[in-house]
Amino acid sequence: MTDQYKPTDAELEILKVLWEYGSNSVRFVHEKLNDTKSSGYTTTLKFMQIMTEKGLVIRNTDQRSHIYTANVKESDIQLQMVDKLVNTAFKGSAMKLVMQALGNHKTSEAELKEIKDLIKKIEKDAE
Amino acid sequence: MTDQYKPTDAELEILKVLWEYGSNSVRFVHEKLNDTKSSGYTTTLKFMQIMTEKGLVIRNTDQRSHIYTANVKESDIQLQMVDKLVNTAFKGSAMKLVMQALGNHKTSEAELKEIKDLIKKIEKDAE
DNA sequence: TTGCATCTACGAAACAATTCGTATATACTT
DNA sequence: AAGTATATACGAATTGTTTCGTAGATGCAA
Repeated sequence: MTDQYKPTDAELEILKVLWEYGSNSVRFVHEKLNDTKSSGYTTTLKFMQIMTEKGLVIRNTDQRSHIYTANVKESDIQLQMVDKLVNTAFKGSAMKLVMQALGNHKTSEAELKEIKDLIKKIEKDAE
Repeated sequence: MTDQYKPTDAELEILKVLWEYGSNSVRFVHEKLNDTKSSGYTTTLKFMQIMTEKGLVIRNTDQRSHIYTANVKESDIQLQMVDKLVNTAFKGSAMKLVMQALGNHKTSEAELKEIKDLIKKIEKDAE
């Protein structure tokens, strides 16, 4: 994976549906999206066509209704977005971002434990 | 502070210069920016005029060369950006973002300690 | 087989962000 | 005072993103 294409906001919304529900038609994705926002069916279709050109998704055209599949991993996109945020807003310091996120969002006991475990793991790996 | 205006990428670059070096002229900001990217002087000028209208910066026009000052706090913008990322890419879970950031970026001993201290503080406050 | 629903394809409008050219004003140098 | 450098103002071109209208193909139901 050389340099992944960065999805736009609208493209990310579509990827999220495909990540969560797996391969699906334009119709399905469109209806999921319209739970929250509203725009026309051909708008969603157009995006998914564009995303196909860009390689963000691939599609199976055997049936009249094409079936789309995400062609990028959720964790890769997340990493890319975190990287960008770290570099643009946190001067390259992931730690500063972590502090900001931890300090300003409610974090449960269980979540804190999970983070502590991860830190332990990082420390162990560093030995 | 009700709902802060969200800076665009180019606007954020300018804010970063003002945050780091304090109040300054268009000329100064422009030259700092051109260390990394290159675009015309009037482009930077135009942005700073737009940002003045939006209230992202304020300016002192006493001198021929106007002096601009950031009118939003760095930490507020950071928080806003983290919030957006958490909600768009991490299903609202700040913890998932923290795990991603911690897991994929080199973090020094000292930084890990700082995070551990913050966790302790959060746990203490929760009691 | 006619008509209705639903699909893809695609051009282009609408909107937002970025970039620059040009006009005009002001200071500085000789 | 004239010429040069540098400032602001601002309209508009360019580019990127989002949205939709319309045309044409395909399946299905009466």
